This record gives sequence, structure tokens and C-alpha cells, in this order.
Amino acid sequence: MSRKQQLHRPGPQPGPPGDDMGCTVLHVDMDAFFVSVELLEHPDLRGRPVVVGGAGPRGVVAAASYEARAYGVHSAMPMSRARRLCPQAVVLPPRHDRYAAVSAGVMEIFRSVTPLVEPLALDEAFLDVAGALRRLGRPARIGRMIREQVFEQLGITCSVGIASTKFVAKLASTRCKPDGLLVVPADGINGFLHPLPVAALWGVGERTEQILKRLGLHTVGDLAGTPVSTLRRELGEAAGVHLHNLAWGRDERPVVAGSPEKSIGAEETFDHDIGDPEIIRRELLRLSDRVGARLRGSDQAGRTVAIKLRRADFTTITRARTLREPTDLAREIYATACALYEASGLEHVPLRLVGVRVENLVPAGTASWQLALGEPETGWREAEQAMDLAARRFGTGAVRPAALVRVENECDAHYGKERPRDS
DNA sequence: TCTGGGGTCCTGCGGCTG
DNA sequence: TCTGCAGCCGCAGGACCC
Repeated sequence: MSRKQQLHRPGPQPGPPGDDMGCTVLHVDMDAFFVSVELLEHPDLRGRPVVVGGAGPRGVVAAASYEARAYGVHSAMPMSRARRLCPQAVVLPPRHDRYAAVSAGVMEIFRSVTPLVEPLALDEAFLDVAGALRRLGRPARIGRMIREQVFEQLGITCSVGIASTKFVAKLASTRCKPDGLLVVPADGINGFLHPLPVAALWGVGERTEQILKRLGLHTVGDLAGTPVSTLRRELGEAAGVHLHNLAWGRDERPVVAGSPEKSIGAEETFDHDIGDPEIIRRELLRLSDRVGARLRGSDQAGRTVAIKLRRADFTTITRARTLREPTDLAREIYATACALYEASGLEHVPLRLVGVRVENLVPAGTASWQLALGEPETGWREAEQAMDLAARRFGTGAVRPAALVRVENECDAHYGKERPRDS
């Protein structure tokens, strides 16, 4: 359960759907998605508290069944705390490949309704059904049909919010969870929104909530009644205007199918803080390898390489460098990441996390590959593409940089855990 | 209580350039 | 040639989302 969902514990199920005229935006959200997928293969666990998440000393909850939520367990909670709250919970490790496969089936059902599907995550999406009304009937009927199809074809339940804007549709689906459907009529938006706590708004996290509470603003209605100039002063130009609009139900953002990725990255939290620069560099190599493979797999390249370093006290720094030409080569990403790490001044500081990200993405076809002076024309790109082919044929990890193979056992001692299989 | 991993977006600042 | 200014871009940090 996300923080937002905690704000909307399933209250009494809403009554019959309201007037859905003009409500052509649907937000469909799978109920406890990761857990639901696991229960398909472990039906014996139905009705029991189940938690999906990392079991290591620094693991957190990725998803919790409603039975586990009754004990106060929710997503993003440290696993150690979840175990204390609910010692009888069954803890399962996340299997993202499996969730992605089920998610593909869900999205396929959505796209059979309308091409205007905007996925937000594996387990939720916005649908604009304006073009499907003549063929399939009114929005509420379409929502019911989607819920039936998802359950019949995939065996999991979902909740559907229906409104005239994305933001209200999303709040509606959260409000009717689990396994529900709620229509917020166009003329009932303010009545629906204004009693909600400010933290229910999209874009109000812990920090913003504190600022709003300091101003005496507790509900969305309080926010709506506050001059926008006050909100701009306290929250900044964009956030102030945005939240004021949301508080009045104004949200002009259309449903957009297939928006391109802006960045691709990978990061790793160590089980124990690591201050040895050699081990950090190896981790940068492993992460660069992953990022490069994902870039090539999606036919993209990026111009900016960024690293993230988190100290033991959780303070985090980022460093970035923009290259002359876009790259999808792990070797180049790694070289830049190492240079940034060395320049960071944190070379001997114990770190709990390192990350590598490539930003400013462009389609690989439009990138001009600039050869370094003296670099052979057939070289690293071909070598890494060959590694990609081997990985597809023999599985990820079949081929990897020698530096990673050589030190694997040595690293295990530092990580204190099984190495990920994708390096 | 002690905080994962994948992202997006915004803000502020400084350097560069016309 | 120097200065001031505006606009753009890169960078860093932080808030937020699922």
C-alpha cells in the first residue's frame, strides 16, 4: 500500500456508480498487485498475511496483502519493522519478470478497449474511453467489463476510478479499493475532493504536507480556499499553481499513450556500508553493464551519465557529466562513472548505495557514434552487442566483464548476500 | 523505525554566449 | 574592448510517485 493508499483505507464501499456522463477517463489499479500474482502460484496462501519484498537486512516491503495491511504493514516499510508488526506473515522475494509478464496481459486487455492507454506503473494505467463509447457503451459499463475481463483472464482483481480528469479518476480508484468501481460525476468533483486530507493530492508528500499543516491547511477544501499567491510563495511557482488547480478539480493533462523514457538507471544498496574504492568501482562496472545492456535492448543511447552515492548517514549526492555524443556502451558509461566517483571526494567514505543512470536519451538510430581518435571501427560496440546476443541465448550473466567474474567470490564477503544473477 | 529500486519533475545556481 | 543583461544549458539537490 502506498502512502496515498494509506490515506484512503477502504471505507464503506461506495453505493451505485454516479452519473458517468462526460467521465471518459478511467484509472485502473490492480489490487496488491505483486501479492496477487504470487497468490496465483501459491493459492494455499490466500487469506493469510503475505508480504513481497527484500529479505536482507535493508530490505523493504514492495507489496502487502490486505491481511498483512490489517497489522499496519504497508509498502516502503522496512522489512524488519514489517516482521515485528506481523511475525506470522509469509515473506516472498519479488519476481519482477513474472509481474511484468502479468502486467503485459493486463495492458493488452486495456488496449482492446482503447488505444489511449497511459501506463503509470506495472499495475496501473489511465484509459481515455471517449472513442469507445459508441462501440462498448457508457464509461461505467466499460469499467465493469474491464474488471470482469482482468479477473476471468488473469485471476486477479482490480479497482476502477472513473471521472472527467486523470487526477480525480486516480483518487476515485484509490477510494474504492479493493475490488471496486467508483464514478465521480463532473458536477460532484468538489464535494468529493474537499473533505479529503491534503496529502491525498498528487504531489503532496511528507514535506509539502508539513508546510501545508504549518499554514493551517488540513483538507483539500482548505487548500482550495487559500489564495494561489500564498501557495506559490510557500511551495514554489509550479507546485503552488498546480496544487491550487487540483484542489478545484482542474487537471487539463490528457491521457497520452506511449510517452518515451527520459532516463535509464540501476542502483544497489549494500547489506553493509562499503568504503573500499576498488569494490565501489566494481559495483559501478556491474551497474554500467546493466544500464548499457538495457539501453541497447531498447535501442536508445544517452548523452548524460550520472552517478548517485549515498553515505552511511543517508545523505545522498549526485554527480553528472554530459558527453559530446550519446552512448549506449557500458565501457564508456563506466569510465565516466569512475571519473565522477573519483572527483566526488567520497573515495574512502563508507557508502550504503551506489547508482548509475544515463539521461538525455535519444533513439539509437539518431545517435552519431563518434569514434575516439585511433579507436578501431569494429570494437567495443560490436563486443557488447555480442554479449547481448549471448545473454539472450544463454541467459543473463552468461557473459560479463572479466573484472566481475574474477572478484565475484571476493565481493560476496563484502555484500554478505547472494550476488544478483543479472551481472 | 530506519529507510529498495525504478523513475519524473522542479528549483536554484553558475557558466557561457550573443 | 568592456560591461550589463537575457536566455539557455548543465549540474546538483530534493520532493515525489509506484
